[in-house]
Amino acid sequence: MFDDDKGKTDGVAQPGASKRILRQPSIKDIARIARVSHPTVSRALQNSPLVNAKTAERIRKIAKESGYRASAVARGLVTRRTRTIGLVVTSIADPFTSEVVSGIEQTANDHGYSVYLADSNADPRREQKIVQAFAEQRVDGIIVTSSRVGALYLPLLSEMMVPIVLINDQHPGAFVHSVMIGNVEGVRVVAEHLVGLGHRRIAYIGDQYGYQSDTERFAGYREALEAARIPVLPELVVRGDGKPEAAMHAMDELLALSHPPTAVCCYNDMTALGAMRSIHMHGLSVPDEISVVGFDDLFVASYTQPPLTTVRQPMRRMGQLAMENLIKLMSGEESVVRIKVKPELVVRESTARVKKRYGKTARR
Amino acid sequence: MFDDDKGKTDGVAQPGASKRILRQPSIKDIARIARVSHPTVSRALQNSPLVNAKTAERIRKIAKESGYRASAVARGLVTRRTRTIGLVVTSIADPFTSEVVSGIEQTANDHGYSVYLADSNADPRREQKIVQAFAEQRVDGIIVTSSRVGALYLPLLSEMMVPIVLINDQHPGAFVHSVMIGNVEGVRVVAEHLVGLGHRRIAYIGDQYGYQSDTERFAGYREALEAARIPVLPELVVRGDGKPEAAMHAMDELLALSHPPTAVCCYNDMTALGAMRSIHMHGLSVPDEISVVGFDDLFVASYTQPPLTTVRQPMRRMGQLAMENLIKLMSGEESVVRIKVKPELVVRESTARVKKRYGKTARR
DNA sequence: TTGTAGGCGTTATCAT
DNA sequence: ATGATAACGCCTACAA
Repeated sequence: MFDDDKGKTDGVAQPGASKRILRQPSIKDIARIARVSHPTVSRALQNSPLVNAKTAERIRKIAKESGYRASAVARGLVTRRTRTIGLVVTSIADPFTSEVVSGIEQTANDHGYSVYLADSNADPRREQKIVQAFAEQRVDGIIVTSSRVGALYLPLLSEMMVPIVLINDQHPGAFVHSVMIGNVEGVRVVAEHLVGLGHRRIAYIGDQYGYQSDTERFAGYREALEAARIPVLPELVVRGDGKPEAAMHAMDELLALSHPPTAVCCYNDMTALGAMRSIHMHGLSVPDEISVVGFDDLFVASYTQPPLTTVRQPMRRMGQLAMENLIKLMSGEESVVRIKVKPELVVRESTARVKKRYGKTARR
Repeated sequence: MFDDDKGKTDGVAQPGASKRILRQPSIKDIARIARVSHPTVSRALQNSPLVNAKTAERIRKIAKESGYRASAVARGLVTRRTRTIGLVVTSIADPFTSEVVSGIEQTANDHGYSVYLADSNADPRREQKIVQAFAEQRVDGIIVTSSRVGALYLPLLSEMMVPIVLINDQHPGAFVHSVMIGNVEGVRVVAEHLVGLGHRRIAYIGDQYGYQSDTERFAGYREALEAARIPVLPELVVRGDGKPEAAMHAMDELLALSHPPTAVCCYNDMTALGAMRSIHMHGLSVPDEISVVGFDDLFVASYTQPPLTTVRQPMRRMGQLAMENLIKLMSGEESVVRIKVKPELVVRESTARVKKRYGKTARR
């Protein structure tokens, strides 16, 4: 079957047919069965008006019955467009990332794009390999989410001559197109919320890798405190790594202070998770003794005990925006360079008015 | 540049070179510059021993300098293998799924495979489109994780003549190759744990869609109870949807009973999250008044308050196993048909010995 | 050790 | 409205 003895065997892959089928039907197989040339088949399948309605119908029927699927790889070779994008993430298992990816994938799919997913694990060498693979696959565009080592390979990307969109770029300025959240504003608002509840000893648990997002969030924290004329005390600024484990230790430090904070501003929700765990392990209560706020509004933020006050980052939406932007760029349109998304304060139950008893040592 | 005026312009895409480059260099461009034929370039780049060491070195140098990347699409067309796999998930934002995907992606990458990710959102029509896209991309293999509507499109998949591996197949028997967890055993063990703590009124919050995994987990619950001669009471068996929200309502029902349970066995960790939330909202305490157990051991299980006793499902490992299995199948080897992974009980702090006071109404 | 020729399955460009 | 023919970029014979 599918050999070249013209017309002799019209045997085409029928569902459940012979086991001896060697390959999927090609456009020529369909053409032979329909007794037309293969360009005609091509036209019919693309609903070109240039082909007789009746023959077109017949061709489509045959194609369907034989389970014919045009090869995207052959098409890609001639059209020089694969309708494929590459997506680089630092960790797909991270809840933030997976939400973003969900938004990207949905949008891509809706527009007929397939997406290659690659997880760098924040390993530069792996990122190199990924980019190389994307180049070889001839992707039409690339999205990179919160790369930690972006600067290392971004020059490489520029060689590929395909548009790139970054999400939560950690190296602003290096690239043009990006989607990002208002980090400064977000933390400022949530810190103001704490100040408004009477807190004066407000700690910040940041990230130790010096990311742009951490720098910005810390700036928001600082702004809110300075606006309230509260000094930013070095002993109240500690560092985790954006994950619960390290945040626990950071919180332990804070609680070992002679005057522990009455509230804690966390770099993200994962950090808040660890902070709350530490607080509970010290037999203290959230928010009665210490208020805690996060950033991201991950799914779990609604289900911690108590539910977490945090800053919502519209993750799926950001993925969608990045993809929509990339689609524009891929079709040659120039597009918005830098999309900044507004954060939103979500007040739940991990924050409360500061207790008098505890608050007496504030300000120093 | 890259036009056909032989040898006249050796201009190849140098990083940062002219903006007028129209396309990436092809193997012929490299051949022309190196003054060899393109098959020789091909051989050199594949480290074939058939090419003179010196020329090979020269070719590789030129290829590198011009940023040449062999086109996987052209190669795929001639070799009929794309070194690409398709991955269908029902929801990438689900923490369970994203862990599994992480394992798959890592393994695929290590073996030189690229992965297409597609999220069906549990929508049958979308799944159809996904499979069609995978067929057109000529993927070498497919992995499907916990499909809800698997039966609908699996026949379609079989037309594609590529190997398929299912993870946590919800339609056992329909397909050959799968990786799954020991559901019955897992829940039996965790339910026995509850029985061992003196619990007699043990509820089960299941899943309403009649998945195989729910059926099996319920069977484990039943086995443990029957072994302890505890009747399975219908009013203690309720249904959520595998997510916290619905589980809250299910737990509400349970708490409205005249004799509420002293322990709750949940279909998964997400369900447990909702159950605990409901319990807390009723002013009750876990585990003092009610013990709660989950299934999966998601990342968050360690950071709930109290930390959740659960059954560990080695998610990344399962993804890895599925991918390794698929790789074998793709290279023509026959492979293990059904891989069953052992669950592991993880005892944390959401379970405790039943209180006398509360326990007096047990057994009825 | 290297080069020539052919073909993979499409779409695009011409004719007719 | 349709067909013949030529790419697309690579690999694999086979020839030299």
